[in-house]
Amino acid sequence: MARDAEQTKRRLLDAATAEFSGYGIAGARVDRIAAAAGCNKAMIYAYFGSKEQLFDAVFDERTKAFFAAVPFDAGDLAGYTGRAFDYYEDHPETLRLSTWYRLERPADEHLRAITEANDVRLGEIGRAQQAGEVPGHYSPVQLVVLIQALSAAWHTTNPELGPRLPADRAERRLTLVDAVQGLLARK
Amino acid sequence: MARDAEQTKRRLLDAATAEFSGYGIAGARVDRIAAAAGCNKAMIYAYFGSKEQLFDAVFDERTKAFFAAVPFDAGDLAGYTGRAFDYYEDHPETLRLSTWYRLERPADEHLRAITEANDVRLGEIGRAQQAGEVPGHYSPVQLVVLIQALSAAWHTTNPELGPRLPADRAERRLTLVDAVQGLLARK
DNA sequence: TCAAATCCACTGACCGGTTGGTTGCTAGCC
DNA sequence: GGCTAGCAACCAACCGGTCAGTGGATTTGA
Repeated sequence: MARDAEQTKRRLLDAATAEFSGYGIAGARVDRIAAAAGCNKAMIYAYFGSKEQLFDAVFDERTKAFFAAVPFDAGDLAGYTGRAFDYYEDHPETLRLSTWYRLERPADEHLRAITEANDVRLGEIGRAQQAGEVPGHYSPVQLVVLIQALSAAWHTTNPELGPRLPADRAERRLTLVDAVQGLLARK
Repeated sequence: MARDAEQTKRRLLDAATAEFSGYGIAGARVDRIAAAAGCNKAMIYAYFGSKEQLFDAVFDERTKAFFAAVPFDAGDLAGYTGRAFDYYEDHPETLRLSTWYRLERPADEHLRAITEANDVRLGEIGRAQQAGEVPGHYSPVQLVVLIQALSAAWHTTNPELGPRLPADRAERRLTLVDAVQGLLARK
């Protein structure tokens, strides 16, 4: 096996993503991560410091990847909802990871990245409303929360419905885009 | 301390509800539950069998309590959304518990109670649509998913927004009720 | 006096983290 | 080119502590 620190970090990060997404912080096992990455447990501590910091690294990377792949667009909220849905569909671990984060981390310590992103969104929606591009029926905060909830609707309530869910992904997508359009049509 | 098996079970169940809701299945500590209930750890195994079964008991009870307190009403979906919101607001542990459940339990084994409740809901919405009481723009499954997602919107995305959230509970409630009315107004 | 309820003290497995040492790449010297 | 010193990358084995679960004694109420 070639000795390559960067590649080892990469393998650890990938294995950790799968492990944390599957079992959460408390449920994740450091030994399993090391085994899945094909290297020794000690490397985790050499490269990331601790289990918690490894989770931080994973979460940070996934968050950045999401923001990069699904740019927010206040002028096209329905389209954004659809693209967020697509991302959740293709990368279910992202949503699981942030759900674990919300549950397992104390309420007050949240990643600055997310807070900042939300502030930007609120500002953009506010400006778009002033410019008349977005109807003012809902406030920016209301819109952010509604859209966030809707874009993940199929994934957060997935398991309970089971086989009753529409098999057609495009249909599920359309439901959300249509619903957001409905909200924006409100007067 | 009076010897009362029922009351001891009750105290254990209450303590377990708080513990599981706070830390999840993997993160919950049996010793903490016993200490909080003011009795010995062994009682958990005498009355509930195992940590997992204790969680089942807690989850089962909370689920039943929710269904009893917030009856589904296909003829008044907006009102149902508001009442569900109220319940989540007053009993945040319920929502946390079911989120833990979704994350920590394998996808295929889900409580029959929830599956059945969902089937009932789908049937009721279908009938209400046939009777013309509910518009047919969305299918029953779509409506269930959208309404479920919306009723918990403030609570699932709560932490990220933090201080930007409307302090007024009535305002948050109205947002959801209005949004559902918007969906139902779709043609 | 008997059965149910309760608890103490213990166990074996496991888990996050560390230690002390080994392996393999490469820069620099001859 | 061949040799080697030095260092980064890597690992097996271990450690202290924690955890879910239990056997057996003890207490209580009927």
